[in-house]
Amino acid sequence: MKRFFSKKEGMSTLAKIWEDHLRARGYRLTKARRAVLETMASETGHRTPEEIHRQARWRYRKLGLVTVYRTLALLERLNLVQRVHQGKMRCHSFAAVRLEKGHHHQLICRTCGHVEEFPDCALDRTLRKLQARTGFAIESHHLEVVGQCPKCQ
Amino acid sequence: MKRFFSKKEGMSTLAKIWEDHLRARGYRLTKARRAVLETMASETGHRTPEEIHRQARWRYRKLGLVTVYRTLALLERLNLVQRVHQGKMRCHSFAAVRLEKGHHHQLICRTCGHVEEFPDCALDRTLRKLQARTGFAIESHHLEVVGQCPKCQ
DNA sequence: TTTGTTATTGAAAATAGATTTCATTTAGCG
DNA sequence: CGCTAAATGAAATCTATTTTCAATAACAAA
Repeated sequence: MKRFFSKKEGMSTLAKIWEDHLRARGYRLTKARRAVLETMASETGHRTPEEIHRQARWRYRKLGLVTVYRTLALLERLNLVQRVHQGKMRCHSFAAVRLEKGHHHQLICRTCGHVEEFPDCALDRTLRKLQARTGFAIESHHLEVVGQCPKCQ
Repeated sequence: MKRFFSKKEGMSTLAKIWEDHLRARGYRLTKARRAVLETMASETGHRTPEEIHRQARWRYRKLGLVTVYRTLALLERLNLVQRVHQGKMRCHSFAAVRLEKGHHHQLICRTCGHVEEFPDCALDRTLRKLQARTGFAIESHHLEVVGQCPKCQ
């Protein structure tokens, strides 16, 4: 996972911007929040609340897991952080997908939750190259696109 | 969600193939399993175990949710069904992703769980077209590629 | 600085989703 | 039919997430 700023450099520019954002909206800047903010701002990539908690405790030992959940919810409301998936497992059938020529993916509205399916994502060539380069035997892929639907804009 | 076969048509070809698959491996074909099999084979698209249960009960009223979980696990072991995500929420920061030129995605080994990151998924053009066609203001996307890593093959 | 107000916190309780246990049922065989 | 082991449903358990609540600490005003 790529790190933008080493721990020694302290807070990233991004985390500073977020702090201003919170202050401007009247939220208090606590040690707990700073720890989560800086942790979230320091890496791309998805992490579970537990992983975030483990990382953020290097910045503030007393941080509780509950506060991580709450801070993530706050950052999500402010559109600074996004939940890439909910806490529910989801299944689909390989074969049913293969029966269609070019399968479908999901376009999800972040505001109203409306889901639109769209076909053929034109990834085949990219995936073939990826397979050649990494040696993985690629079996399936899953693409989720998030945005705002026309009604909610 | 597209349906391949109407309910009146009864069992789909795909479901029949799956039944043979189970029989060949010595698994028993119960009403409960048939109901889940036919339900999974009848649609593409991700569903939660609860949704699958609700749908499958139209085929077999007495079906329990636990059996849905168990049957999905079985179908997964036989590589007929795939879990597109686990029961844990995952978050990432929009802004951190935007700071990088071309962001990273994940290549996951279904057997050992090894995760490899890869850059730039060449989706930009597709997404621009999608935005134009649907009117969605696209904000982010998330791509997960599943396969078997070289060691596990 | 010190003080007072109130948002925020952590711990524990409550809830929800997924898995395991176990007594009962039933598919598939003779 | 009957037998037997595999499969089921209900309840118990486990794990992830959310809510509750008394204690704490941020920060505005003195």
